[in-house]
Formats: sequence, structure tokens, C-alpha cells
Amino acid sequence: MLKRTRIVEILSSENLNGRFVVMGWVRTKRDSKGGFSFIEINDGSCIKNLQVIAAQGLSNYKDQVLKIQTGCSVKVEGILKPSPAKGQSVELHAEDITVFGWADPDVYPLQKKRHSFEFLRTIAHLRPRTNTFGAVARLRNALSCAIHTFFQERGFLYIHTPIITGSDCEGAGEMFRVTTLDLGNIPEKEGKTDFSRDFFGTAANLTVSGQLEAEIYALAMGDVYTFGPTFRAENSNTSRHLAEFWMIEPEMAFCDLEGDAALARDFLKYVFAYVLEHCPDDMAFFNQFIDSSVIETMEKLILQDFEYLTYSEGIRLLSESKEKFEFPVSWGVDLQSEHERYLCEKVFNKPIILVDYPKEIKAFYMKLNDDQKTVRAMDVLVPRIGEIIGGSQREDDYDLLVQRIKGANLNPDDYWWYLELRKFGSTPHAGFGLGFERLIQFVTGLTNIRDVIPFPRTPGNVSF
RNA sequence: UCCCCGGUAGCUCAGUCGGUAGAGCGGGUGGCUGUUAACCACUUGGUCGGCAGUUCGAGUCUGUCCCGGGGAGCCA
Repeated sequence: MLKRTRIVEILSSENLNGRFVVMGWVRTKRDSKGGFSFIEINDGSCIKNLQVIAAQGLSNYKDQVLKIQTGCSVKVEGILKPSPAKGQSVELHAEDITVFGWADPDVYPLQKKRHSFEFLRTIAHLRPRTNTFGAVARLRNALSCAIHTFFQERGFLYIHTPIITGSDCEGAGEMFRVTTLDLGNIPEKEGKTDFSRDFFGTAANLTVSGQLEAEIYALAMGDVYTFGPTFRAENSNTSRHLAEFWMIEPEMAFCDLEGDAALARDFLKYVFAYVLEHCPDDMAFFNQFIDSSVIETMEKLILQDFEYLTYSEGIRLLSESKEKFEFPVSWGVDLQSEHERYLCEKVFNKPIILVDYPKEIKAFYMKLNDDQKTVRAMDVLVPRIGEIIGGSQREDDYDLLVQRIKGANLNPDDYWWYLELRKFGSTPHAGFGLGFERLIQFVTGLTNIRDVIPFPRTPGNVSF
């Protein structure tokens, strides 16, 4: 195939008067009847466009170049020169322009103006060609890379936990059923679906969390993490929920809640510093057009200490405050996002890690404290969005875990392998979970989660 | 799933008391210019979300369904 230079390299090149070939998609074109055209090209390598000067001396100037419009794909070969005008430092003076594909302006949906995110969601096959979604794609890539690098540098093993699970008891919401049964002719046995005739010989679902399996590997390999797709069949219609999303779940053997909290803090500081360093142009774009506070918020968070306090102390601070809350506060209630934001933004004005929640409002696998009333759970709260990470030290005592499972009206038999981890060589261990898309929302300032994943799956929508 | 708001030109929206449809942008044509979401003039463009109802007459009122937005619940 043809050799090309990416625009990101050209714009950082000092090789003026050098010859380059670029290929990309036309964002906008301005004609000068004085005898040349300005064509701005974007190839996805960076948010900036390259300005091409197309003079009328080009052999196809009249029959092709003048007809180029937003959306066309082109190859341009030319000489890079300093730009005499404001707006760009360099520009490519074309010696040859080839049009790969046209984009009929009567029907091409993208115009050289701002579109609503709602409209762009209906054309998810074209929206990565816009500034915002191009920037999101690069940022999502950089954040993925930052996450892997963070864990790899610390000796964590990347574990691939299953997408399809035989357990319907992971306890984190409604699950999608996976089946090869003929839905028009479902085999039954004693009035119920006979899953013994299904593909796996039993009912199967898409995973809602890799945590329980991650614990298996943590209790053999030490420090592990998962980073993969997760599925929830909840009928949630909000700007913060997807039916298919990506989750990061580290799990550490020989680790208590304090170690877990320290990792969560270091993790956030690391990935934020990473994107500020690696994506300055895209971050500047988000800061200018999406949310003018995103860069400052991240810079502050990198430098600040995280406040560490217990749920009970948090409740006390909320009770003593003169702030009027829509939901009243008392010991034992789950905190609403207004409470979390008050503590985070008004009381401390920095990220906080809340620990030791009442056992009644947290999951069965969290380790019981000596007070018998609270568990070793933590929520990491950050300004603007509240909870960004949830984690806990896991219950490692066999008998206590059996009690907690029964107390949650679950059947210990369904958790036989999970319980055996506590029977053979059990050890203190801890971990946390982080929704990848919510992390991207925090970094970009985008308010709707459907705009930070390439192809959002939500109730009633699996297009593309 | 619940509450509130919305769906009108390719896009973003206006549309009064129920009386047969408007603007900006985009597209087209012409003009002008080392331009920057260029600019100026003219022009093009509609099953008013679907179905049913009230009415002489519905974009407008009523019912219902679909879709989107904001909030809530669930949660990541």
C-alpha cells in the first residue's frame, strides 16, 4: 500500500521544505477565486487538521479539487512550508491530490458545524470523524494503556476472567441469559425450562463481574487484575449506565483495606498524570469545549492527599452540617450522591476515601469488622461525580463467609469453590472495581456515558 | 421501571387564541477574498414521531404507542 506520514508527525516535524504524503478525510475546504483552495485534512492521528494549499496549477484542479467537500477521503503529496497566516504554523503545498472516495454533500450527514451528541449517536458509524469522538477514541486508548502500564509496572498479572458464566449468583444485578435453545420450542421438564439440554448442560449468563474469579488467581499469583467487558441487563435509562461496559478489577493477596485504598489512590493519580502527559491536545479540547474544569480538577487531584475517614465520621459530619439535603442522613443509610458531593466538595475539597460501611448496605463478601456492625468496604469519592471506585477487603474466614451468604438469602452450595478458597490456604486479600467508562467521563467531562464508548448498548439499542 | 420535559426542512430551533409552515446553518448558483465554523446576494428544501379521536378545520386539543433529554431507583 501507499506510504504515508501521519499528520501528528508532520505537525511536530521540523523538516520544513520536506516532501510528505498524507492521507485522510477532508474536514473543510475554502476556495479562493484567486486561484487556490484551502483544504483541511484530518487523519485521526491527532485532533489538529493539516491545512493543504491546492493551487489551480494542479492537473485535476477544476474537475476534482474544486468539487472536494467535507467527508471526502484524499491523498495529498506536497512540500511542507511555514504558513504565512495565523491559525497554523505549517501547511502542505500540494503537488498531487488524489480523491479516494467522494462524500455527496446532499446526503453526507456531517457538516462543518457543531452537531448535537443526540444526533451523532444515531450515526455512530460516522461520529468518530468528528473532533469530539476522535478525541474520545484517542483518550480511551491512552487510558487503557495507562491502566495496563500501571499494573504491569507493579507486578500485577492480567487475568482473563470468563465472559460466560455458569453462576447466576454473582449478586450484582440482572444478567443476560446465554443459550442455544430454540426459543420457539423451549424444552421443558416439570414445567420449567430444561437447561440440561442447553449448550452447557446448565443455565449460563454473561458475567456481571470478574471479581470472584479474580480472587481465585489472586490467591495463587499474588497480585492480579482484570480489564474486560461486563454485562448488566438492568433496565437502566440514565446517562451513567450501559448494558455492556468495561470494568477494571484488581485483586491482591496479603492485602488489607488500607493497602487497597493506597492502591486506588496511586492508580487514579497515575492514570490522570498519564493522560495529561500523553494527550495534551485532546485534553485541551475537552477543557475548551466540553467542561472548562477537567484539567484543573485532574491536576489538583494528582497533587492532593486523599482524605481517609470512616462512614460513621462521614455521617457525623453530614448530621452536624447546616446544609439542607433532599434525603435525610442517619447511621445505617446509604449515602446519596448529594451527600458524597457535599463531603467531597464542601467539607474537604479534595478526594476522600470512605471506609467501614454498615454491613447491611454492602455485599456479602466484604470482611466483617470486630464491631460486628460494619464491613471493610471503601468508596473513593472525587469532586464533580462522587463515587468513582468501590472496593473492599474480602471476608477470608470460612465460617463468617458462610454466615454472610446465608444472611443475604443466598445458597452456600452455589459458592462452593469460592468458599473453598477460605478452606485451603486462606489469606487476607482485597480489591476494588472501577467502571472504565465512568473514568473516561470524569477525564473528558462528557456527561452522557453513551458518548465515551464507541458503540453503546442500552435498553432498546444495539445498533452498529 | 417511575417523575418531568421534548420530537416541526439534511442539522439546530421558532411557530401566539385551533385557520393550511418559518429562521439560521447546510446544499445549489453567482460574486468576493491567504482563507480559518470565511463573507455577500439569490435559491433549494416539510407525511410537523406513529396510530386513533374531538372539530367545519389540528403542528397546536385529547388518548395511546415509539424515540430522545433531565432527574430518581439500580449500580460501575
